[in-house]
Amino acid sequence: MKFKIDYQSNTLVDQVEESILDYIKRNKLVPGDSLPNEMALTTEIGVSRNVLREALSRLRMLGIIQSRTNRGIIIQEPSLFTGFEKVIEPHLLSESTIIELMKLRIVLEIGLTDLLFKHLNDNYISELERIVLSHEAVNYNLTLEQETEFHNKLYQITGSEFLISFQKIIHPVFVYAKNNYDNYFAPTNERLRAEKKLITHKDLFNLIKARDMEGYRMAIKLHLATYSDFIEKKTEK
Amino acid sequence: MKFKIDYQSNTLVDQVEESILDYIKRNKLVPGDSLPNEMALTTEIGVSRNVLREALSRLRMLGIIQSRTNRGIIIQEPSLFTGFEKVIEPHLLSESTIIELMKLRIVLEIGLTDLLFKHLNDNYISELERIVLSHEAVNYNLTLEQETEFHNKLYQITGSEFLISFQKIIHPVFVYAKNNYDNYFAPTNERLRAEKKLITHKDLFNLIKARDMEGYRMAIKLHLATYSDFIEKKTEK
DNA sequence: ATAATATATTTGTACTACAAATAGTATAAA
DNA sequence: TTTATACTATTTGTAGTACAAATATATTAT
Repeated sequence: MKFKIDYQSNTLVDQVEESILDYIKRNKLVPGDSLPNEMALTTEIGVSRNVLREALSRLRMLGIIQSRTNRGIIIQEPSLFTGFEKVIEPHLLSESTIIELMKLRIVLEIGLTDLLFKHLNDNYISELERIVLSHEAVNYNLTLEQETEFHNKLYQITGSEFLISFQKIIHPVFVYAKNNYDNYFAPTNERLRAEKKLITHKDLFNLIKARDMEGYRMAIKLHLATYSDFIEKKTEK
Repeated sequence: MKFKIDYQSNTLVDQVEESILDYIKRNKLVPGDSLPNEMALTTEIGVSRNVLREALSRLRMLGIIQSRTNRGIIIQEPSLFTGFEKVIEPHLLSESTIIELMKLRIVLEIGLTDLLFKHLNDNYISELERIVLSHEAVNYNLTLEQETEFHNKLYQITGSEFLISFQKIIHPVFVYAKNNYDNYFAPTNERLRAEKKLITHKDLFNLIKARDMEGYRMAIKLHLATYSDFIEKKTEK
């Protein structure tokens, strides 16, 4: 099956990129299969090698293809998050995007409860305990690193590779948020503390240790109230 | 601040791409700011225009920059999922990747429960009812489209733009899974039916209508048992 | 002051050229 | 015959030149 061009697309490079992706899909190519070499592709598609290579360069970046001298172009399994990762630069993101990422994190972190308790074992519990105790020893207000260390461990326990990657990738956004929106976060924390509803990592840990899944689910929701409140305040306008 | 090159990277294009991304980050550029034009960049970085343009082409694809004749290169807010979307082609993905995506979907769909009930209103309920009734009228086994229609609506109700996009993007993987792994799914469904634990969309709907959040949470978990069982079977080996 | 025109700049595309890597082939040596 | 070595051809990676198309800016005309 040949290469088709959709002339709607913006530039030639866009068209060629789309055409090659389409070719891979229609021919159901799988990792290990190869694409025609650059010369063949230029004549086949009818563009300059320059344009072709820009399109190939994009696919190479995404990990869909791999090129090697005198071997040609080989399809490979892309890693799903490369593109996503490159794009997560907090300064480039609007507030609404950051809010959407917060929503996503809340959903994930509540949703991973089942997986967390499923994979939980005594080893993990003692690792969590170590983290909680070491932080408790220091201070009332946790540093960002401490905050992160605890939550990372939760993701790790789920054993889901994607959850772990995802968390790692969006982490800088939360660092940024902490630095930029703390004037929003602080009052919420004050209020929760006053109402005795502030859920600390220690509280979460105790529920985990007691294997109280439903209790944990309630608690993690409250623990993330800082973000929910922020979302609320920002979106009610 | 100038452009730095990490000579570790694979090709020159990789180095230039990294260098430009790094430049954007270090200088805290925001959407609307502009990059030096191509000529300036080539001399600054010390590569041919060809190589430079391959790197720029990648960033353009990700939506990080936008180029216009006689205006130069302008930073813009990328859409977070463009890269991810291009890479979701089921034939290119290994089974373990598909399993990871299933895990992610289960976590998301359980996790969105709170958001779902928060945004729930009578309108949504009647929309869901319409869907459920129309499907019930037809047959016992739902088509893929019907399956999708119901779940899409759940995502829509959450009002989270990212959840909706994410669901749309990974959907083809589940179509693919349905077609390829139905020999795994069918027995699970049979078993659940025999044990009277099969949760239909109607069951889910009734819980939603009754605003029984905790009941729903249990139920959606069971409803997704087809996937959990598949994951279990595949990973125990 | 406004409209029309001209000019300069910048990106988009094409083409040529050659270096570097490497798969495949031919040759030499055991 | 087998193995090691050298050679050849192919293919990607990089550089450079050229020009068309778009458009911002400057200039001129009304």
